[in-house]
Amino acid sequence: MDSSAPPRRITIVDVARHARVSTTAVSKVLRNAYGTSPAMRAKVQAAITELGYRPHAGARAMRGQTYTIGVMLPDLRNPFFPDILDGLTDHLRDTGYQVLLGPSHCNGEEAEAKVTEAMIDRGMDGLILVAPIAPRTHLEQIARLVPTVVVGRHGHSTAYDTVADDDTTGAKLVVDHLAGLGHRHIAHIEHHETNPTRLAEMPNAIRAEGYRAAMRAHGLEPDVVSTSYTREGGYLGAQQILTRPRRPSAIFAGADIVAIGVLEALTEAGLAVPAGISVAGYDNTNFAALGPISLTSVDQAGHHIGATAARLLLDRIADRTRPTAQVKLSPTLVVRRSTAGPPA
Amino acid sequence: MDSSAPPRRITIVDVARHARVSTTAVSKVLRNAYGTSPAMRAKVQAAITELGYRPHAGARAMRGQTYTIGVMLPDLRNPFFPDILDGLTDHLRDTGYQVLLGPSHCNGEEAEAKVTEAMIDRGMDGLILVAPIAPRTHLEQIARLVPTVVVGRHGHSTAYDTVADDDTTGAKLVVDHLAGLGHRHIAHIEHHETNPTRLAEMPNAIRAEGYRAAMRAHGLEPDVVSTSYTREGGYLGAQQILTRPRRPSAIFAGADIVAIGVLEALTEAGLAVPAGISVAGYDNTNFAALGPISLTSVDQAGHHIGATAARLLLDRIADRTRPTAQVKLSPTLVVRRSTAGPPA
DNA sequence: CGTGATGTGGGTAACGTTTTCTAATGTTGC
DNA sequence: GCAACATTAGAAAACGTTACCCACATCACG
Repeated sequence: MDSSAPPRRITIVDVARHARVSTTAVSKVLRNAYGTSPAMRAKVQAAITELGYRPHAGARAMRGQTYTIGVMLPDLRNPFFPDILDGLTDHLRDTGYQVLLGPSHCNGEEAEAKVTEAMIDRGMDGLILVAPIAPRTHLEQIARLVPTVVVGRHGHSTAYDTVADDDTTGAKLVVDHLAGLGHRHIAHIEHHETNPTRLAEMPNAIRAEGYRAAMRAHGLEPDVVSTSYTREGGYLGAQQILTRPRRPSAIFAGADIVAIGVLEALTEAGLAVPAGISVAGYDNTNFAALGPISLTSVDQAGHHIGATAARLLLDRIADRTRPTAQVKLSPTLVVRRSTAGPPA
Repeated sequence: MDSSAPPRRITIVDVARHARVSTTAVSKVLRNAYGTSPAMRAKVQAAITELGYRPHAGARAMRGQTYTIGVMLPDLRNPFFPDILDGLTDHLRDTGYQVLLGPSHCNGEEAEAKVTEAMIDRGMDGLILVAPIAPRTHLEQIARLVPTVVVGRHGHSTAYDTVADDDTTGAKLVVDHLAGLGHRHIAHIEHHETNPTRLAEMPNAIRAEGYRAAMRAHGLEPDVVSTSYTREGGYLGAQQILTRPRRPSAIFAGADIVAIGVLEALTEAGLAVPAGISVAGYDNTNFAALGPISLTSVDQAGHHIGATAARLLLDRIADRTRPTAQVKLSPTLVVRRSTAGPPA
């Protein structure tokens, strides 16, 4: 019945014939290229809408641009990333660029490489890599092939632009807040890292270092537990902290998702928050604001980060020789009900 | 210094020359096509790895497949969707297909259409649409152009396969649980829907209908409040319920995110959960398990849904004339601390 | 009235694959 | 020993678009 063969796609040739111009002319109109009169533009535009023509991205990929931007996200479960994505898409809304996401899924370096390769193979015009774990040389290699912006990773490169939160300041904000409330023993849960490059460039490592520096500035002794930036990491980290001979009066989790795991472990252990122990997170993800949770957290302005990344990428696509930029954005502390003075 | 022009891409011609065969031969080896001797396969494979060749997806899109599957997700913030995605990618891991995500971002029908069009324009071999809101005719139109699986939406089509949770059963599970605890007056908060097609196909409408049926089966009178599947919807819905002359002893929220809003309103009203009133949700999103929330909820087995969708899509890509399948998966109830017997 | 400069439009060759189609080999069946 | 058939390999024509030319007007300037 309805098993009619799919209709042949409308091509630029159909449009050209319908508008009685050359395919070159249509192509020029499509790309706002030089050499078209207003009259011709109107004719072509009319033909395009009348026929419902849409350019074939595959064919475009062979000669020019695909008007596609690839975004690599490491972990869809971390609610911070949608904030970045919102900023990105808001900024790219009316630019004619389409955003496609590559899920790397915490499967490590290999999965990440596969996704970036897939994006390059598909002729994407630009790449935004969020918190990539690949070695720096690999990132520079990618950036030489296609305009690239790296988000959420520190370190200067001449090949790609970067946008990151000032994690040192962020960690200091939390420590200052807790110390100001009277806490003397503040533990920190970090994402375990041994690779030397990443130790210098990844946000988790910078946050841990910022925490240590801030603690020492207050004359306090750092107490770091290494797990991972996941809910399980928070759960296990908190359990480990609870076995300490002297229990900390506050826990600074390196990410909100970690804080969630911490809260679970504390509830299980029968500890009230903040009466028995204070908890702070990082990222100010949307569930931090939820009534029953009400987590004190560091806000990274994810939306702003995403918008900045989009802007830098468009600039780089326009001019690949422009010197690279390193944008660092200042975080702010959002105090909620999960932090209070230490128990008497 | 490092400003060397990006090296020309390795093409199938390079591989052919290096292996001293024709480009046709290389293409055949790449696609496991008929007409290649083992000796030739070996030669070509060697040349491919030696040169580090990767096929150009754009060029492939012009003649054959792109080995890309597009997934449309409506809302990255709903923690239910990553579960589906995991199931998908697990199933597609070693098939040679690459998954790319299109963010539709709750921007409604128009944004959704833009994303699906973009995926079709990029020559994707198959589409997985998660909880699409487009009218049914539009979905069928898409499915005629490219193999498509629709996830999380009921309704039978001859053009696309569907995978969905049995929402009728899910709602019944909740009502049975609450009635079993002794509740007689159970209110339900639904996502308001007037569009007739969606009333018949969208999960929210089916859940509400399932609730009504289950209530009647227990000899109880349904009590439905229509707002939306958002936190605000839950908050407002609960406020509305609290003004009832006879206050319900339990609230069944159509989604976990709604239950969060309900909990906020109840906390404000000074009602204890579950001592004063019971609350149940739907989706078993990861924050339902959080200690401070501990929400009784219906689990949809997202991973299984995703894997099933992937399987159906691969089957359909292999044979587009195969009759369509409608898979319905059974949900389970996860009882937590937000539900208990009614107050005495 | 020549001479450039400028604006406007089109012809054509790529781009990197896959898909016929054809030719040249064996290989079988009688 | 010869037709019929399988197997293997390659040549060449698409696929839809853009980049690079070139051709033709028109116009300003001396």
